[in-house]
Amino acid sequence: MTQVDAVRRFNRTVTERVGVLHDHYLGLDRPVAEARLLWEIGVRGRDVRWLRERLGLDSGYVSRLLRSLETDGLVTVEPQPQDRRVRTVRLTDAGRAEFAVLDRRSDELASSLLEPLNTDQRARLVAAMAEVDRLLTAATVTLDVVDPDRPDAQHCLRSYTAEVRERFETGFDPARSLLPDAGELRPPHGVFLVARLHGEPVGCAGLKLPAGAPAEIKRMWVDPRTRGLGLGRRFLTELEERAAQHGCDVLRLDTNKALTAAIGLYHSCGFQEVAAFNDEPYAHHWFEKRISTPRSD
Amino acid sequence: MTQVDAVRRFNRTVTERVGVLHDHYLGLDRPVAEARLLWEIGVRGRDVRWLRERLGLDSGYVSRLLRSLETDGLVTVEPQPQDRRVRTVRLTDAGRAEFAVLDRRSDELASSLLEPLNTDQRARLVAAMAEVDRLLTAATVTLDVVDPDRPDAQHCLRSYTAEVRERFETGFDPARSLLPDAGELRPPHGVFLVARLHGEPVGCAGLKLPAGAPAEIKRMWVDPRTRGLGLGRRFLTELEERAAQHGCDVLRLDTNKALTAAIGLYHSCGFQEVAAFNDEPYAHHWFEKRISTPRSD
DNA sequence: CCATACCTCTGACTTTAGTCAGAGAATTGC
DNA sequence: GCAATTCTCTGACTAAAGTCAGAGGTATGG
Repeated sequence: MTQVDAVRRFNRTVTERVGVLHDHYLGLDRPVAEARLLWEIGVRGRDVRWLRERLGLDSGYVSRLLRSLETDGLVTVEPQPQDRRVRTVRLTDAGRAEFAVLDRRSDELASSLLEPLNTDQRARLVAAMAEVDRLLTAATVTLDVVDPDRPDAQHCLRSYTAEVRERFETGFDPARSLLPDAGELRPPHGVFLVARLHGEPVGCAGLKLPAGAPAEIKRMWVDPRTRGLGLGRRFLTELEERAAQHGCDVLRLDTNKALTAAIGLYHSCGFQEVAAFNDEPYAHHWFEKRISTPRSD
Repeated sequence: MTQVDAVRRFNRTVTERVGVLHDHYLGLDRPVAEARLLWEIGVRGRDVRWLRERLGLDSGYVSRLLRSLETDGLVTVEPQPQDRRVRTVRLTDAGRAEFAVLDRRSDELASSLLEPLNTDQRARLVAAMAEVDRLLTAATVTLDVVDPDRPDAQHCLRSYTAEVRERFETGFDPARSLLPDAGELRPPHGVFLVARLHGEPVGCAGLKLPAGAPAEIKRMWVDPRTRGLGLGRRFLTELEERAAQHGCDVLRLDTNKALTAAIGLYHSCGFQEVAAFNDEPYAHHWFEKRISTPRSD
């Protein structure tokens, strides 16, 4: 059986067993579309555009669904203070009660899947589900080239700065570092990648492409919530390919000794530790990797 | 995170990533309901009632969908020769062509899930999916008490006979065995269980409950296609419970040396090999297990 | 051979789901 | 300050999904 066959088989079993039940459980008292919306609004509330985006629905349709939930007294819709074009939906007390019902049903569905199995089988099912969940999530992450000044990119860079400030023994002051302005990481002198999961930025990585010098990786960061999905490795592969396309045959980077997981990643991706090639004040280790220029076919 | 939380998380990721795409891919040219129907008819054809049952749809609705597929020249509907009330749906050549499109899309969906991952991740995803598939399938199997004369039960018993005839060194003649008539395995002197997957019988097990004597397991069989799902163990657990409820404190069984997997199962379920307690001509091993009467609370 | 049950179909519906083209407010870029 | 853009909403639709109550053949058990 090929990999594709195995995935197909999985799809079939799962859409039958989970998918159908899921909609069925969810939509007992009201149309599934409304229930799904209620579910996505959640206890913390959401912007209308977020809901539209997330569920992939027409704006008019969402508006109508919200109106229906509003007349049933389950939600309130109010303009967002910062930007009064955007409207925020929140559950009322009645809405929260209804949400609790959905929540309980979701539990019931989960239990009904486990119930016929014995202890050992349950443990194995849960472990396998966690693995599938992790890997499907990993496969859902997209990598896009983005201007470093865009809000998504800025969010990542701020998170990067905050994290290294916390973790470096000496703290971190971007102005003292060798790349004070991430703006250098835009074409033609560089590339900046942002990883997104369901539209939310969850990681970034920059590549400096100085003329006639080795390419250099800077400002790589992965959101703690998405670590363990192989995102770092994916960034490295992607940047290596772009550097190669640009005609570079060496890729290098420097890093701080506090970032042990990253150092392990560099080793396992084929980077070799080398002598310092710059005087970055925050660096303790310098790495280099020979890369092959892609053949044009 | 509890097991239920893990399952819920899985449900969410999977219905989002697989479920939605599945319907989307499937229903590009025609309504999903029609596409689903076409998909279920498959190259071999199906009875209308089977389709209705499987998809859980109203009989009038299915009829209408079939009419629509028929006017599009994709299927033919004809009475079944054995029972002319039942009608059988078959794909025409055009229908088969359309089916092939769905088939290709199903492949594409599977590929799109694997595509963003690296080799190692793909292998792990496929392995985890296979495990989830297996265990969800196992959880879908139902065990019902059935009269041994019912068609489902007879199907299983015939399969049992055919298999042991094949596997026993000496062949197998039911008339020479100690239980020539499975009819004894009905209340109040016994129980007969049939396991079903999507309504199809995939296994059976009988329990003799002689007054004042140990309960005895007979005629346990699992369809080769569903082996490895822990069905044998589930039968044993279920029958043990029923024997205990009946007030028995010993459960026993005999078996042939050719059935090595079964013998391993009995050992691992807490059965002890004992001296022959009957003169079943086809038995080489006799097993016994003390069971505890359930407390009434 | 007759009552009963079974299976599928038709007609007449309702409800959901979803689309499309603007209108009207609020914000942003120049 | 004005044009362009963004965001949400309404009206006016269409298509799909699904339900319900029979009608009319076909088998089955006595």
